[in-house]
Amino acid sequence: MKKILIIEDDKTIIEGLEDTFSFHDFQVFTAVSGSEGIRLFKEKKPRLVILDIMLPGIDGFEVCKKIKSIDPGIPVIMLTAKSQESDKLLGFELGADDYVTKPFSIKVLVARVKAVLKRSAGKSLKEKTITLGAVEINLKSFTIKKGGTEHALSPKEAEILTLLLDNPEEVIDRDRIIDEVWGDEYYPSPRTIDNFILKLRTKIEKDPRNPEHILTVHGAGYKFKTNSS
Amino acid sequence: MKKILIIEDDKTIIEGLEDTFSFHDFQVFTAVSGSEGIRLFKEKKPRLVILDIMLPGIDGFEVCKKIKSIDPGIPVIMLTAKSQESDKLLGFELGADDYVTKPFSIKVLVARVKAVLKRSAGKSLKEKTITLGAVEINLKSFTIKKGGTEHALSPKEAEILTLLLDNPEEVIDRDRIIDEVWGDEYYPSPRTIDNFILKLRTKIEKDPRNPEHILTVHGAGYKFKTNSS
DNA sequence: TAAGTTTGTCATAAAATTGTCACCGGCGGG
DNA sequence: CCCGCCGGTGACAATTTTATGACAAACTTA
Repeated sequence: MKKILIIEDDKTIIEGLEDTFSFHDFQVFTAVSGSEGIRLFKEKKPRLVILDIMLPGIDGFEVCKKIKSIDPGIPVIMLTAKSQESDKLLGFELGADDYVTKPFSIKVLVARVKAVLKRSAGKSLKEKTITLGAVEINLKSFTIKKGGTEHALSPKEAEILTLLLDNPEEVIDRDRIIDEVWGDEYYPSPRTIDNFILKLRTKIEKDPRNPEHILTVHGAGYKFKTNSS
Repeated sequence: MKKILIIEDDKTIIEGLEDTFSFHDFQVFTAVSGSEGIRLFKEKKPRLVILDIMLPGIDGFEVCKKIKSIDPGIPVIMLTAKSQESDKLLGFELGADDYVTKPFSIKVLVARVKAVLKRSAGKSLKEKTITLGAVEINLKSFTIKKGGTEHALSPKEAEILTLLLDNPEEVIDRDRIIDEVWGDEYYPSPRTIDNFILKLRTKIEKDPRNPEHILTVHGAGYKFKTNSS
């Protein structure tokens, strides 16, 4: 579940956006001021920020600058009432990734968000197929080929696998998996995660009982190893 | 050299566009009225049309309709002074492929033109017939031959099938299907899509209950497989 | 090595998604 | 004007995925 943060002081707009983006399977956090926004940003670590320029207290440009200094890679979409080019330019200079002028159509905004996310995740693994010896992982087609047979991945399986693959050699603890795959308002039982790992192993590993790629780090989490050497 | 046709009554704009697109290696034809535009369209057979909505005589919408009736595949980009959603909607309904609001930046327009051309070039599948074992798909004539019998495709069926065919092996989720086939503005019920898939399957698959080509990826979308191995 | 945790595995329950079919309204052709 | 096709919906069944609990196995630590 993708997390996004909306910083906007108009409650009406917030409400509408919250509904819409929830509907489109985003987990939405909202802030009505710049400082709250920055706090939430640090706390929730969203994948994208929608940011109004006109804010009480710190203005949107400052917030953008601050956010970008925390994580330069995070996509930011600016909202503004003025359609003036100068603002737009300033926004882009400060690192905004896209720009939407009020009044905007919700549909357009959703489309932009998706586009920006896609762009920022562009070079991600989803484009490629990963080959590990006799195993071929293709996230784009939700598919794993092992030996001669092809296994299908379910959405959750794919998400977990993507997370592991995105951070090879790095230990990912359960909290992180839960946070990134389920979002932080849901707490599946610990067994749930084991089960997905189990299923992934039967699909990826030659000998699921002796995994070579999806390794358990007892007491800490799981880790993905690319070279089985 | 790609031919484009610009239909626009403002001479200043025409001049600017002509320069710019020439510079970008397009061969440009221009018309200052709808009827002249349609005549030139038939005569020059351009790859893309840039069309102002406000025209003396026949208005842009009519011209668009006419052009699309001559060649439904031709990309049309609409220009307008009004940024009103309603106009946009009408434009899209009549088959405009993109929409640019005056005053526009030339850069943006060029980018749009290239994007639209790229998109429509991808549809070159439409030229070919695809053969899958005993099944023959002909997007150009909206026709599928399975065994001895020939099935006709409805427009929507064809659009969905084209989308799948354009991205073989790739999982296309429902949102994407909706975006690309219905557009941003409309949300059909989930059942609607199932139904089209159902209809496509009865036309393509040998055993519609056990599809070999149009596969469901539960929770994620649909996927087209070419080789039924 | 034994106790205490953490993880693996399996069966099974719960939830979500998709398949299928019947049916409605609009539109164009005969 | 009637009929049939197309696009669209709703109800319900079928299927698949997700979640959980019980218990075995493995690991840590003392």
